[in-house]
Amino acid sequence: MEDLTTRARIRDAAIAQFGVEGFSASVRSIATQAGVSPGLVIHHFGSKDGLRAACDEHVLRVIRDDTTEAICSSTADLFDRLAVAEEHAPLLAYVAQTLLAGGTLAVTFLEHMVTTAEAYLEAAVAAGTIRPSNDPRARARYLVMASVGALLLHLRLNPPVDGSFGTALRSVADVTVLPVLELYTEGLLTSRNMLDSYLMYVSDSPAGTDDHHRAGA
Amino acid sequence: MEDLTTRARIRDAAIAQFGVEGFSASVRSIATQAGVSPGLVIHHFGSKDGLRAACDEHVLRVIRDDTTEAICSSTADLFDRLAVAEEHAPLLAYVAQTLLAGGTLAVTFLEHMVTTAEAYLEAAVAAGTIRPSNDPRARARYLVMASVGALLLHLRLNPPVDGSFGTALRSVADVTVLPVLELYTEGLLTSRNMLDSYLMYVSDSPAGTDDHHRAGA
DNA sequence: CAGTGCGCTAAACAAATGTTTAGTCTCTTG
DNA sequence: CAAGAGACTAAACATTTGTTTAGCGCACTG
Repeated sequence: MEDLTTRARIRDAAIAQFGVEGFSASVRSIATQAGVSPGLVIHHFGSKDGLRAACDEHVLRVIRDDTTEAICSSTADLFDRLAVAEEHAPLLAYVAQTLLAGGTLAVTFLEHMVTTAEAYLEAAVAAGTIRPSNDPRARARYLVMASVGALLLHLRLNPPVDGSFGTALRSVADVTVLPVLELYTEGLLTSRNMLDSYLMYVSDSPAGTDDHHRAGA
Repeated sequence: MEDLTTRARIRDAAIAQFGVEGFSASVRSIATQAGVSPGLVIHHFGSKDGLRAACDEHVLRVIRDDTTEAICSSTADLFDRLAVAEEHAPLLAYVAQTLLAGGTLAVTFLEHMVTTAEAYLEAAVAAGTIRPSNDPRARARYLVMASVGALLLHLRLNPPVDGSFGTALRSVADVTVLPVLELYTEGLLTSRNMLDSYLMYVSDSPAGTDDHHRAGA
């Protein structure tokens, strides 16, 4: 399992180190964890930024290739199946750091999740299991942002003490499933007043910068 | 407006700088922005950590004292009134960084918001405007985590380019209001199957570590 | 076999960091 | 006025950072 190229070993060490320490992790700590000299990592990747770019690329590739695809769609939805990916723990930790740091990979990844979620929701609406929306794209975006945001916040406030990313995810799911299910099936409000008056408002107003909001039938 | 103690000026500069650059902002940059020498900031606060502690304390005090109290409760709920606090923009940016960094202030602040939200929800349930929950505390926690998480994520991915925190908040609200209102009034799912079966499941199971989940009437 | 390239290390380097030191200026206080 | 205290600065210090340099050892190649 450990007969990788030295370059790949450095990359994996970097992903792991970036995942737990954030992107301020030093080249030296990465080199140490990979069992090489600091000079070598820069010899292979040109610079620390080059190393990070290689990590981004690799993470993105793995996620796209692998059946990890499933993770994305389920994350946007429920957290249940997330714990499946215990094996990819370092990758997920890296992605979490990326999202918190907000780089190019972050928007790429989130946009991908939004699109996936939108397609999933559209299919579910067609199948009749999910209610339609006045702005499916905005709904998909919000659901992804809220789910991922809540997950990241939770992980930040309750960091995986024992180092196990999987158990941390599971504990998040434990506290989250019930409220999410309640909210998704019953909503929160008892009357339609706020929604209806808002829909009236946006349909009347000359619409500011965007034309997303359209009061449907 | 600018006739503050030098110490206070340094503190405010630090809050501003930490807010935009994160906590990796250098003592020198803070000193420059405050118009003093690097040595002075450490003369006043002992160390960079001391400075950060002073910032935490000050931010927390301002938020508790001020009528900014209102912000907390509304954040947990809708984003509308958030834009009111344009004046407190540096404070809010600092809080955002704190939450993203996950320190003591972060849990204090979030816990406070959860408690406030729980009380608000309970009152609304009593008033009949919000549906009851099987686990009010967990619901309040999730709503806060999701709202704040979505907000932080959005700000991270669409950083305030023109430097105006307020317009950034408003743009977040624009994209968020409709999905939130839809979700809160109609929910997402068309059937109660998932929720009901989950409630059955947790009421049957011997209950793992906690006894939060209780299938009510 | 000579040589050339490459993986790799040890050491040095330059820049930036938090912090310390020594000293200056100013203001209060005896 | 003398003395001391504290705000404040300029400069140095130690450490850590990313990166460079010089060189070693081994493989492959002519």
